[in-house]
Amino acid sequence: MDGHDGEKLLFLTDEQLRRGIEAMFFAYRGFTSDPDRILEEFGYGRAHHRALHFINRSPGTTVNNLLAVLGVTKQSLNRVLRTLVEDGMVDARVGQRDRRERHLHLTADGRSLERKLAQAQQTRMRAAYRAAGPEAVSGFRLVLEAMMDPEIRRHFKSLKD
Amino acid sequence: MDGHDGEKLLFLTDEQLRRGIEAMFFAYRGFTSDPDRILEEFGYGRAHHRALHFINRSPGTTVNNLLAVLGVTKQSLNRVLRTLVEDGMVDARVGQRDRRERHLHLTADGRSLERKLAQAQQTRMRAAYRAAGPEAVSGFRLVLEAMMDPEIRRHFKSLKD
DNA sequence: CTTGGAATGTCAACAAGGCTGACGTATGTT
DNA sequence: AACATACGTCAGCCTTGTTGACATTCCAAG
Repeated sequence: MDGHDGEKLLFLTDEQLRRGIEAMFFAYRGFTSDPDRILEEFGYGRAHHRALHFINRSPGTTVNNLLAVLGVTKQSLNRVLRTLVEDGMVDARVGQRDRRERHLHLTADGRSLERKLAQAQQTRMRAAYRAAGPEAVSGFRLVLEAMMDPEIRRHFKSLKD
Repeated sequence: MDGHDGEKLLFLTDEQLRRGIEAMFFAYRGFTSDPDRILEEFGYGRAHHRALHFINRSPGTTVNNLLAVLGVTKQSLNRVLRTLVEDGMVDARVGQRDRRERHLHLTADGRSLERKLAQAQQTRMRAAYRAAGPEAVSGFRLVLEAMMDPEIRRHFKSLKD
């Protein structure tokens, strides 16, 4: 029943799935292109953007938390984080309770850059949402969630809306 | 009217847009993770996957065509293409009409690897489509299309379904 | 109080895969 | 004959990922 029903509801040829895969590829390129242009002006890359985004999203987060979310090694993150701290975009405060931890916050400059990047990306996303319509948006979100690794999906869902 | 209607249909807070942005990031990571594992066994990277995908998609395509679709420099593509040809995954045939052109085809081995990669990715996408439901799928596709750069979107739509 | 382990930082080396710039070689086109 | 196009290639640079090794700091358990 399950298999048959699914086939009926969702008849997916190899070709259709390939189209979806290509769409993901092209859309992601569009999705990153606007912030990329801004980052270039600052001599930053996407890794910097991601750090800024998630620090803004969870102010006071620790390096280890950030590591888990970003899914990179501490050496890789550290390189990026160091430049951001040096450039006065990020503030790394020694933890009160546990002084080994560094709690990360955006500075005024960091917030300003993050907003600039977010707005560029949001502009494209808002336009896409509008063009596609409100029903498409919830479908879009549902499929994206279903495409995440389960562990990440749990993390994603646990974040405040 | 336009602005007001849009707002009514689609009330998008900064937070909601940020959620969409994060969803894109996490979903794309899931989306690439399965093929990544296979590629690693072959000593290949995502660049090889993309080349295999689009050569399979448009057999006989030229290097210049591929360059345009992938949006990279010829030096970057050449590095990847050379290893694929050396490894017997891709066949670069001199053009009949214009002998400056190289027409790219997958070999039997290339097709085999491409299928393996595609199936891994399709499995995840099919599961996501099923979990999200058929209406979600068309919404997903609509938003992705709307998120592409216009030039790419035209190209994308022009491809056979 | 000592010690183990966790959290963090840092150094070094390496690889993939982008980029630019320059140059060479066929091959077409005018 | 001259110019343009398609492709390859060499050299060098950058970002961002990796592993491995090691130091520091400091909480917490024994």
